[in-house]
Amino acid sequence: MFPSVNEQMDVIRDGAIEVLPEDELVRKIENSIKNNKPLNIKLGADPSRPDLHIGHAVVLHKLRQFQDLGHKAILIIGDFTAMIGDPTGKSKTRPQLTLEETRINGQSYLEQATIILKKENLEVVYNSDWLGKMNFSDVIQLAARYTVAQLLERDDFSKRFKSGIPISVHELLYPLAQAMDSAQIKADVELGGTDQKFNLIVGREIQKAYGIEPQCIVTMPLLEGTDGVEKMSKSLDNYIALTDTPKEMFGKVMSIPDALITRYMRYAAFSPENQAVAVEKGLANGTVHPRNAKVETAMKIVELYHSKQAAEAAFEEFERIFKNKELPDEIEEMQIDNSEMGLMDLLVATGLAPSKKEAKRLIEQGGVFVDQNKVDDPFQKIDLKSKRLLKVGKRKFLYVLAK
RNA sequence: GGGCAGGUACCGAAGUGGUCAACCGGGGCAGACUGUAAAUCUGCUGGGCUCCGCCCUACGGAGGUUCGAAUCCUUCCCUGCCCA
Repeated sequence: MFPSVNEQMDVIRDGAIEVLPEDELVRKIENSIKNNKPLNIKLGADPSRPDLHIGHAVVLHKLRQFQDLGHKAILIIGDFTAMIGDPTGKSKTRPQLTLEETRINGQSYLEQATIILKKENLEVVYNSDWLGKMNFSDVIQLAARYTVAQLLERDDFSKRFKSGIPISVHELLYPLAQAMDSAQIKADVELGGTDQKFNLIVGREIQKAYGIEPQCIVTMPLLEGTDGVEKMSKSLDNYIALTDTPKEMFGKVMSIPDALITRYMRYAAFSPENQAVAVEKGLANGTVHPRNAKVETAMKIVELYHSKQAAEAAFEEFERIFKNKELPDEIEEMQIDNSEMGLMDLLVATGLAPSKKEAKRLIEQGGVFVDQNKVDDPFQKIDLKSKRLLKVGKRKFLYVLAK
C-alpha cells in the first residue's frame, strides 16, 4: 500500500531545506508501513490573509506529495490566532477579525489550497475548536512548559529584543499556541517554511510535555517575490496569486530578475532537479538565453494552474505587447458620461490615474497614448463621441466612449 | 512610580522659528535602452485650481506663543532604555 521507506524519504527530501530528525522520521514511516497506518501531516494556515500565492504553493506542494504517498494531510486553519491578530513586524495594528470573518477567509483559503491538494486524505480543522476553549489556567500550564530564554532564541524575537523593537507578550505565546495545535492533532510531521523552523521545534517540545510522540519537521524554502529580494507576500505586493489570470501570471514571472530563474524553476514550476541544473549551467556558460529560460518557466507555471493552451496564449500576447508593441487581444471598454473631456480628467475618471496630479505627471512624462499617439498636453480635449483607445504606461489599455 | 531618549510622507532617515510639501536612501511609477514587466541609465513621487503661478492639507493628538512653527511652550497618547 505504501511505497518503501527509501522511496518515501526521497520524495520527502526533494526540495526540502531540512528534514529533522531524519532517523526519527524513518522510524515513523517504518511503523506506518508495518501497521498500515498513515501519518498525520500538519500544515498550519493563516486565514488572516486568505489570498494564496505561489510562495504558499511550495509547502502545499510538499503536503500534496505526502498525500500522494498515502499519508493524511491535516490542514489547520488558524482562525483563533488570526482572530487575535498577529502584530508581528512593523505593520500597523492589524484590524482584529471576528471569528465569522476568519471562517469565511478559511473557506476561501481552503478553496485555493485544494487547487494543489487533493480532497482525499485531507482533513481540515479550525484551531479555535481547542484554543478557544482553553481557560487562563490552561494557558498558564502551557506557558509553564517553556522558558523565556527558549523563546528568545527565536531569531526575529532576539533581533527585535536587541534592537529595542517592542515584543508583546502575546506574540511570545504564538509559538506555544501553534505547538498546542500539534499536540491536539497528534501530528507526526509538520511542514512549514524555513521561517517556521522555530515554531515547528517548539511543537516537538510541547508534544513531549503532553506525553505525545514528537513530530518531525520538514522545512521548505521561502520563495522570493517578483522583486527578487523580499520573500513573496501580499503586503509587499510582489506575489503571484494562485488565482491570477494566465496573462498576469505569465507577465509577473517574466518580471522576476534573471538571477531567480532557476529558483522559480525548482520551487514554482516544480521542474525536475536535473533540468534546473542544466539551465543553471547553460545560463552560466551562455548557451541558454535567460529570456528563453524565463519564458519556459513562466509557461510551466501558468500551465500548472491553468492549462497548456492558456500558457501559450499568454506567451503570444506577451510577445505581441512587449516585443512587437502591439495591442492585447482583449481590451476593456468603458463608457463615460461626457462626450468630451480633458485628458487629465479622463484618466482620473477611468481610474487609470489615482489623482489629477498623478495623471498630469504621467502625461508630462510621455506615458500616455491616445489612439497610439503620444499626448503630452494634460489639458488636451479628447472627443469621446467615437471610441478612443487609451494607453497608460506599457501595460494599461482601455477603450473609452461617451454614453 | 522616577530618569533618559524618541514618535517626520509607503518604509528607513535628515531637518531644531521663515529660503519646508520637507535633503537623502529604499520602494513605487514613467521614460530611454534591451532580451522581458530582467539589468542599467534618467525623471517623477500629498491634493486641488483659472497650471510656468496660486490655494488647501500634512511632520503622534489637542491647545498656545509668534507677522510666521515640523522646529518654541503646555498637556495628553504611544515606544525603547535605565532605575525602583
